[in-house]
Amino acid sequence: MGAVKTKRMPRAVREQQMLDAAVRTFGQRGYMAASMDEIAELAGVSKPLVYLYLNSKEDLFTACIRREATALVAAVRAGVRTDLPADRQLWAGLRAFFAHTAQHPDAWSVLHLQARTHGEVFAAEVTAMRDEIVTFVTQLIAAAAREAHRNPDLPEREVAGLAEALVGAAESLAAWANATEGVTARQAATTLMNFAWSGLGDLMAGRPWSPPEEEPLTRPGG
Amino acid sequence: MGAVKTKRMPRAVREQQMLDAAVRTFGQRGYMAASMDEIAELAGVSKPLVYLYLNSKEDLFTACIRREATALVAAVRAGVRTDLPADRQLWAGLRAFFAHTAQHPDAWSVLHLQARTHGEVFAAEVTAMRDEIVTFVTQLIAAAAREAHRNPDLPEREVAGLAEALVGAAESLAAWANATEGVTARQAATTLMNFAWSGLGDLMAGRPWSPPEEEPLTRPGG
Amino acid sequence: MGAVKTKRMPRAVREQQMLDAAVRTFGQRGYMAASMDEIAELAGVSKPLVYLYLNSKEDLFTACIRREATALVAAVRAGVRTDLPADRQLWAGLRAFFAHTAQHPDAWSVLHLQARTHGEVFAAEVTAMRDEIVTFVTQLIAAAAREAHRNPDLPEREVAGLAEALVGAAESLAAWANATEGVTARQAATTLMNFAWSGLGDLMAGRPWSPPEEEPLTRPGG
Amino acid sequence: MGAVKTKRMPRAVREQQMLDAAVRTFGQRGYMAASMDEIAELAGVSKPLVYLYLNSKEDLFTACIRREATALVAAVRAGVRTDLPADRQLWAGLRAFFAHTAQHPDAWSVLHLQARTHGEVFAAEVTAMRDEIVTFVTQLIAAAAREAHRNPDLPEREVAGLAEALVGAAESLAAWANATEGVTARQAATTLMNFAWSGLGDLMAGRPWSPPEEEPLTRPGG
DNA sequence: CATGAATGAGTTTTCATTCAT
DNA sequence: CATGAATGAAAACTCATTCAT
Repeated sequence: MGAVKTKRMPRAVREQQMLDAAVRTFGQRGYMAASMDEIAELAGVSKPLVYLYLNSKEDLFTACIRREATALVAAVRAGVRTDLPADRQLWAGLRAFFAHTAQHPDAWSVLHLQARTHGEVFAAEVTAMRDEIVTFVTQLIAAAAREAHRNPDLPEREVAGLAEALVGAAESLAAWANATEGVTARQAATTLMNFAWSGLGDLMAGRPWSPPEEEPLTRPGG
Repeated sequence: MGAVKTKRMPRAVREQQMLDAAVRTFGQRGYMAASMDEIAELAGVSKPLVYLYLNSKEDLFTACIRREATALVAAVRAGVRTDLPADRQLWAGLRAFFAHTAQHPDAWSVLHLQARTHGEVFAAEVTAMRDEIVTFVTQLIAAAAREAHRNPDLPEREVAGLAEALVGAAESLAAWANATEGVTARQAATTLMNFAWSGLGDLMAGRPWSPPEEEPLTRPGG
Repeated sequence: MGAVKTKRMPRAVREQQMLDAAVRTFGQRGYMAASMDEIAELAGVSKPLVYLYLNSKEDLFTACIRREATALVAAVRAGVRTDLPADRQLWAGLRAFFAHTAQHPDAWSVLHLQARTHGEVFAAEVTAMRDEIVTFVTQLIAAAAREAHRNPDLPEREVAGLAEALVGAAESLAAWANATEGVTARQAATTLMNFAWSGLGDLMAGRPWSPPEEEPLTRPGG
Repeated sequence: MGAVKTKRMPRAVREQQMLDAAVRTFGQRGYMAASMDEIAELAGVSKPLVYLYLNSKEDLFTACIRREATALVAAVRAGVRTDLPADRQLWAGLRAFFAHTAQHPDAWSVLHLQARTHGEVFAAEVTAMRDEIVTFVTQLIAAAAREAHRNPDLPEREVAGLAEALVGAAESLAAWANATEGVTARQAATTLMNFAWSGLGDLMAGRPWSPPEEEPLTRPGG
């Protein structure tokens, strides 16, 4: 009886709505400039409810970081098939990475900019995810070195540095692709593959890395 | 250890002290979390004096960005000798870059993180500097391509993307080197040269780029 | 004697309490010397609540001016019966005016002094109200002139000047009556009627204007 | 020897320059909004000198009030010839008053608005001057009453009220004349004489007060 | 559950005022 | 005298956070 005004939604759903609103607000305004008022309003709920579910601004931000970090890693993982050769795996991972960051710019802003800029606690949160990716790339490089039978024992730290450089370049290109009119995720991935795999030296000598035949990023039903 | 309470300094000196304190505070706390109170105290002056000389928090931050951007570009420029071949120039520039960022971590935090995260006005300020560096690298790559006589007309956007990737990788490695125990500026530069010049493919094949004979970064009497 | 710390009042009520406190503080300290802290304390609420409801010091002041201007005009209107001859109407209006200003000295200070002294925006707010009264008086004078059949076409500007003088004299007398021990609203009104209607010349000649039979300013049940 | 930069001016002269600047600034910005910095700059001296000569902002403001009050009273006195009949004296006084306020709007703002709006101390200062004028007018009215042989003993308080009303009307008209395009001091004086001397009743009946033959306000040669 | 009412603690900013040279 | 250097104190305003209903 009486008009149903607020839909009673299950807690999990409400929480996701709040996180959606928070990611958007944090991504656009920045962590400190984002106000809990604005987030609550954008989520369509009252402020005390946000506190009831998410505890505090810090916790809310942490929750955002975790959700988006998990999503990004999942997207990259989903794009990679571990039975392929190393360069193919890298190519697939990069395509997935650029596609995801292009489709979720606010999330990317949260992970890449905001989380790194507002306290070690948050930075550590992203670092955890980033390390996962760096580790993946590190293994990829090490595997490739073994496959090549030529350079089986690159020093570990050297490999770590290379992975770091590669991931850093990818992150930077993601921002560049988002900001530059007409640069697609695929182009960004190609550029980076060329750069990373062939190196400037080979490029200068006219030996670019060439992308494989087109294959869809996400398969139907998959 | 705190600032010695020196009184009655000429304005120019006091301003530098304030900028020192501001860079440190902004770099560590972040732009928004840094309070003018803290900056003034660290500078060893009263808040009104900070306002008298630097006008506002925004202006103070802008002044920090400008000073540190100028210093960084100057450091890189000073490290490069334009009469060398492209890879040597790049190598020198990278060494200077990593050395400077390692010696001024707060300044690097201000330029790389804080300025990019708190408003387009500030971001534009760094972008101006970054563009200078990207342009420099772009010209370097184009020059190298011409020298190689093989790939004289890489598409312009492609070159821009490569430069972007290289600079992004460098920025990322700077943070990594700062954070990783025992990684020197020289090592970071070497890793990046390998990665960028030879590429992973060549590295795998046992064809790394090899740094030239040691030469001091800053020469005595220079 | 201080405000009873009543909690959880509906917004409309709290707003009136805040306006009460603000009028009193602005009236006594002046616009600039009045601090939001003091107003909030006098209202028995915290400062943030004042800002939540009234937005800013300027908006708060404007709200005060509007409320008190409306109240004053309403009081004067309520005292006038438009079916009486001009001098009777004027007499009634003056009595209502002096009665109201005597009962609300802080409000009168806000309207007469503070609002005129702190920016054109505020001044315009009072001017709107004052113009209403001046217009009313102007019409009264014009009507009286027509009734008298003798001076039907006093130049418009002349009439405006006369109305201005009359209103100015009234405003001035209000302050005088408030400040002078033992001067009632009725006496002030009588003095001004004598002055304005008969003029000094007639007064000197022993021809004062005589007030009508006593009639209550506000009728019981009204 | 050496360039003469600052003219050594006698203290009295410097003080007047400061007061000039202060009156202008206080008159235009208002007491609180006027900053000592601005006043010092407008006066062309350093701030400490202002403090050396005038002690504090309050003292400076008081000095302004005193100087301008004295000047206004002197101007009115200079315009009146005590050997004339009462209405002629009044007429002369009003003309002098309107002329002075029109020529010194900032001073008038200080006396009429600012001084009354920022604390009893300042208000008292103007009140002293105002009382002088009110007393003068009171005596004029009393004298006129005696001259008329008809109403020799108007009650003292009544006369005080009339004087108050007259002065209040004059003050109000001064502001009106300053603000209204094309209203001269002379017209303002005429309007007020009509209003005050003949009264609305007489005016309605076509019996205005008529100004005497033109006579210059300030005679050549002083 | 959901919310309107309420606040403690802090922020940037400004100003009158004073020394030391 | 004259001034550049310097500050204590307070102002307006904001925000994350919590009750009482």
